[in-house]
Amino acid sequence: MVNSRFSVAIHILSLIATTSDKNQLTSEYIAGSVNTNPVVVRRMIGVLKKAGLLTSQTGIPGYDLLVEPKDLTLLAIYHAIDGPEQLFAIHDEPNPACSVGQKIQRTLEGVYTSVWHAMEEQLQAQTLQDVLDQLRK
Amino acid sequence: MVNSRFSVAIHILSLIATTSDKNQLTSEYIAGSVNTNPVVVRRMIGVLKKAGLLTSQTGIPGYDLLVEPKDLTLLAIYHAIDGPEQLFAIHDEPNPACSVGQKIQRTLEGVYTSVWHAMEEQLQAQTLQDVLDQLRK
DNA sequence: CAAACCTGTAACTATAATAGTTACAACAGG
DNA sequence: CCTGTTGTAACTATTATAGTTACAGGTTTG
Repeated sequence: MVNSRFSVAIHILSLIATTSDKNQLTSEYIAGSVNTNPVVVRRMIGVLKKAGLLTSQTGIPGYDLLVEPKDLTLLAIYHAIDGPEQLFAIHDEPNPACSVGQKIQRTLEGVYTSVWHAMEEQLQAQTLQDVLDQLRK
Repeated sequence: MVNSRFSVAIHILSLIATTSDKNQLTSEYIAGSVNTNPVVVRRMIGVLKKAGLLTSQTGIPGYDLLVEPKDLTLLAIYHAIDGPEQLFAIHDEPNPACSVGQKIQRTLEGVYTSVWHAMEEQLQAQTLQDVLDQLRK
């Protein structure tokens, strides 16, 4: 299983999108909702900021989305947090003297790429707005 | 990224399917092709054996597949090695007092399930025989 | 301007998953 | 009986992730 960074990023972005009171929207408040440490939140927000998804200012509470929720796909969020581009690792340096070892890496790459594309399609099809709609239900 | 156990399992099964000389097919030989330790190979083979994919006997070199490569889907192999049933972790215990924290887990489960199914379909569509064909090319 | 509060980061620690290694019991076959 | 093999347990090493402490620097407000 991949880490929970993706889940935390979506949680944070959902809070920013739905919280109107800026003074309430501190890293400590967000951490309280996510159930983690404020530094973990600020660290993650730093990543999302670098990716151009939101903005903030040192010393001033609150964050602003730079992309409309309906235009923000989950795939874009995934890329923002620099999630791994492959789901499965391929073992290093199989024996090139063996007919299987020689070609297994390229073969597995093909298999895993097809799996990866299927996953990308699903993430591309859903936006932050879809998540917000689910949360409101 | 998930671990390389899946890749190693496919590599091992490919070797068993294509190596006719049983006396050659020792855990040490397989380890040489995979580039790992013989114990890692025997450990993985133990898992595949428990799942009913192959058979072997203590003291006697060689392994036998119990399923025809054309009938062995990559998904079955994935299940055999007890791969994780979800790709992304969901953070623990978000704050139930917060409207987002209260529903985020269920919402993310829905998102991740759709991604998971897409992945399963891809793995179901490919068999060990497909891998063997790729290796032969 | 001083105190209180915030963001941004670096650095360290804790935990867990994975892989690699050593060791040895049990079995087979010459 | 000796050599080689499988099957496992137990330990170590490595790495990724998350959590924590500490502090620099900006903002706001009395």
